[in-house]
Amino acid sequence: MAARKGAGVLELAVLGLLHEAPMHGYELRKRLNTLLGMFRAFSYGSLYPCLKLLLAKGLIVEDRPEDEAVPPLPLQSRRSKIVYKLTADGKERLQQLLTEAGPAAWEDEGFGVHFAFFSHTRADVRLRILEGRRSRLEERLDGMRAALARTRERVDSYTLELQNHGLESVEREVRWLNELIGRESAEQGLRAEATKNTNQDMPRETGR
Amino acid sequence: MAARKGAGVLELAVLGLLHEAPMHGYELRKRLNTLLGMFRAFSYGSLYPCLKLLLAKGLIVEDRPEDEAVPPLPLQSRRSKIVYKLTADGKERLQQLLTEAGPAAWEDEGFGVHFAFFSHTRADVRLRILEGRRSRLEERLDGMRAALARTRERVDSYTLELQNHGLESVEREVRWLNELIGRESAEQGLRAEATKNTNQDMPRETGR
DNA sequence: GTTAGCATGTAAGGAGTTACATGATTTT
DNA sequence: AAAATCATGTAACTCCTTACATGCTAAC
Repeated sequence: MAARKGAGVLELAVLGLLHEAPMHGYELRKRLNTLLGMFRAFSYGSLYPCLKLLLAKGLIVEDRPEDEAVPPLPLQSRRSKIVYKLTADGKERLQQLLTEAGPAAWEDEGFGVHFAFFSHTRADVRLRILEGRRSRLEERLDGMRAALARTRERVDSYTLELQNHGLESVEREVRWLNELIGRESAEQGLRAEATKNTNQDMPRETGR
Repeated sequence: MAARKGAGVLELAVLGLLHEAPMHGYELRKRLNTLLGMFRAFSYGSLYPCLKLLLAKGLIVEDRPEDEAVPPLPLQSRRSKIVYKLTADGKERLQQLLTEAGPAAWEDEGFGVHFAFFSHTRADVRLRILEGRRSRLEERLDGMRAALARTRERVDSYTLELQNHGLESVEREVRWLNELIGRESAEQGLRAEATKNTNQDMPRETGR
């Protein structure tokens, strides 16, 4: 029972991209795959059904440039390119997705997409997602180090090489996160300083 | 139309692990997830059906310790733990999977598993898989660098940060591959040197 | 003797891919 | 006018997950 239905990474990615600018499917797919180049690559076979769904949910609509109330050519379907844009509901939904700082936001699949749209994400949520991911990776590090220790005894040099490389990759990502968290905290600190006199509480509860 | 049916990453991983030692499902799954810790984590819901399939294909069999021709207890099913081991067909199939140096072996999903069992893989196949993966990643690098250049103009600092981190990760993996390829080539060179007088041709064709 | 963890399985379904089918627009 | 590429879409399928259902074995 996730949020409603069919909420994969795609929904967020599409809403996020459309928030920046209206676009048609084909273009959307390319932007998607360069944006997330390293993690995932989507095909039309998943993108178009997703657009259909978002349309049905009323989160996006066709963006016809207004002046086409009556199509000039008689009965021509006249439709290549279908440009979509976010509706008010769509923007709301995007904001909702961006505000949920749960596993979906820091597991491998979701993290990249969430991060890509961090500039539309509340500062405190950003920080919690980064920390969530870090602790997720640190858990994994424990397991990997244990595995490595066991492997070292059975000396399979390739397995060892693989696990070692994996370990270093994850360690590297943790260092990256540390740096980001450092920067974010500093900003948060400054902001807290600035609003201290208004005595505005930090949000105490997550919406789920 | 892949090789026969249901040939995911799991089949290779299971055959590979069982080749090292007979095991039951539960144990198999743990070994699987520590071996591949960084890439994937399988659940029982995929492992057991896979074992069933492999059993049906005759690639594995139950490994009862011989002395149990007649079960001592009357009608007790007496079965916790079902230990599986490879059959001759299973070993052949494993060898076949390990020898195919195609996309399945160097795309993200498959590479880790193939690499993990490199010690059972022919030296020339190893080299071709490593090179295959490297050129795959280099293609990706081109796309990513182009994307980065475009992003730099639109200044979204988080997107930029993400793409930059992704780029560096991939560059790092390429350097790793370069090192491995260097080592492998050196060994290949030595081996070629050693068998030079026998004039044994390098294999000219791929099995596909 | 009851909780905790080992062990095996199945049914339903989610998320995405491949391959196909088709048409419009641009380039050569 | 042919070829390339832009653009939209669907059907079938794959691989895997979640949630469930069940029983054994060890520890407390």
